[in-house]
Amino acid sequence: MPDCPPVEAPFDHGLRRQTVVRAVLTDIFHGNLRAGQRLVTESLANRFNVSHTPIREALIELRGLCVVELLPNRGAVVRKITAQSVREVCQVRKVLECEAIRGAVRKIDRKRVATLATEIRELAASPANPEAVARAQNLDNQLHDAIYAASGNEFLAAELDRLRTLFRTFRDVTWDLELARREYHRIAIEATEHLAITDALLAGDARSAVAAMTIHMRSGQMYWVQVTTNLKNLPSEKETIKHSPQ
Amino acid sequence: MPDCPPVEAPFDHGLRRQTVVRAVLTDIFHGNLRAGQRLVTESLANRFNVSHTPIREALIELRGLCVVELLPNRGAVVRKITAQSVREVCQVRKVLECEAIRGAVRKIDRKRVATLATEIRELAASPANPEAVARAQNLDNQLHDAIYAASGNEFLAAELDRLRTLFRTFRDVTWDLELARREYHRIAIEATEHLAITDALLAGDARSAVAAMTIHMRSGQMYWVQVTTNLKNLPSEKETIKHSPQ
DNA sequence: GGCAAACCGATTCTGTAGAATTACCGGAAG
DNA sequence: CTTCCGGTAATTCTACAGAATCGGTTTGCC
Repeated sequence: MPDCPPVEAPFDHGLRRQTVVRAVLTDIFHGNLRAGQRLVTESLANRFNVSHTPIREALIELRGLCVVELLPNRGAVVRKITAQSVREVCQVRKVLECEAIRGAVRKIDRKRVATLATEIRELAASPANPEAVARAQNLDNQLHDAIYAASGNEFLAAELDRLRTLFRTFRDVTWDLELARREYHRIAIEATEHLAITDALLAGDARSAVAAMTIHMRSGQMYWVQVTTNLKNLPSEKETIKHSPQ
Repeated sequence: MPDCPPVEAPFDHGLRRQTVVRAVLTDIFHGNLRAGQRLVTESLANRFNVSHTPIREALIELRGLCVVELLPNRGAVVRKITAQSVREVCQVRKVLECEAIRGAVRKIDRKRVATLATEIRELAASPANPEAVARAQNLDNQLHDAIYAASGNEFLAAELDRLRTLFRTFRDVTWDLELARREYHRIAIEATEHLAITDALLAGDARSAVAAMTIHMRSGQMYWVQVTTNLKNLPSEKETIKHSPQ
């Protein structure tokens, strides 16, 4: 195949939807899309250079993440993201993650946890820079994924897996803000929280594992709530669409 | 409303997807679609007499309910429904419903609860027949919906609202089995559980409300697990599709 | 004249149809 | 055993028709 790829390489066949989902999510959290704003399929279609089909499908998935509302025959509107709503998301996440870790204590692979703990310690000891943030994100992913997988509840794992897109986009946006501020303090804080979790897992202590996870969630909540202060999603009060009841 | 609902509601515009979702869900729970079976878009399309667009969209929604798995570029396969997986669903439901009622205790409209309690008592006192089953389903819907709405957590409410399709389809299939057996005992049992919940809500006692809800969930779980005995979704062991790792 | 209900048209969603593209799987050939 | 190839089906695109909603306008009535 001697021909070089053309100017445009949408190499995401079968992943278009996911791409759109993540892009829209990021846009919302960055404040580019404001609450109450209507998401017109056609605009999004040529914004992302794809056809209606994946856009429509992405909107359905976004509705599953509760960031947009789907009004029958009226399309999608962006839901409000406020400090309150972030707290609500975190509350749900908390009960799910705690349930997951409660089940994972007995089943999780200790060796894997020990490896992760070592890496977390290394990270905490290493210099704080943008590269460290990327490593922190990666370790966070791995730890939580390991817990989901070991929860012993496939439905719960699938549910958390689905919501993961939401959580991680949010988390990454939060880190973006920290990066912009050259603020790396959070790396150490998170490492401490993660180590409390790994310690409890290694000790096989369900009660303290749940406690550690609760602390981790509470900390993340405080952290995430900050994002909303940067969101100017309130000014368009009149743009709110009145929606028919149910 | 003197007219009885016609056999087919032709005016689905904007609701095709929902229709397909519910139909496939019912099929799975009735055992017409077996675990591991591939859901080919085109077959479903002419099975339901719709085009492939709403089918695909329905599959995405079904994936949100964790009853099918979506393999990129490979389509959808039915996930296993076993006694174990039902227990898993119920476990997740339990933590969510309990969280909802914990928040609802302080906010729920007492008058509404009192009305529901009266209706529940009337139902328990009325003769057990198919019509009573329909009323029981209706009251169950209303009570849980009221709790969701009063939970004070919109995200949680939206989440429960989304999963509702799953829960209710399952519940209805379960009732179908009871109806076929002329078994109405469960109506009284459920009424008792519901009254424990309404009493706790009226008393404003969060602790006992959560306890009552826990009992209700546990009872529902035992009840639902029975459905799996009627599902012959195990035989196709070899049909399992190996899926690429994320 | 003023108010309410009915009407209309623009916009956009929803669903259909068919074709082009791409990916995955399994078998055949080297 | 590896590599190539072809069939099947998913994914996406294009184009279009039907339907629902909204906002404004017109009509009819008091």
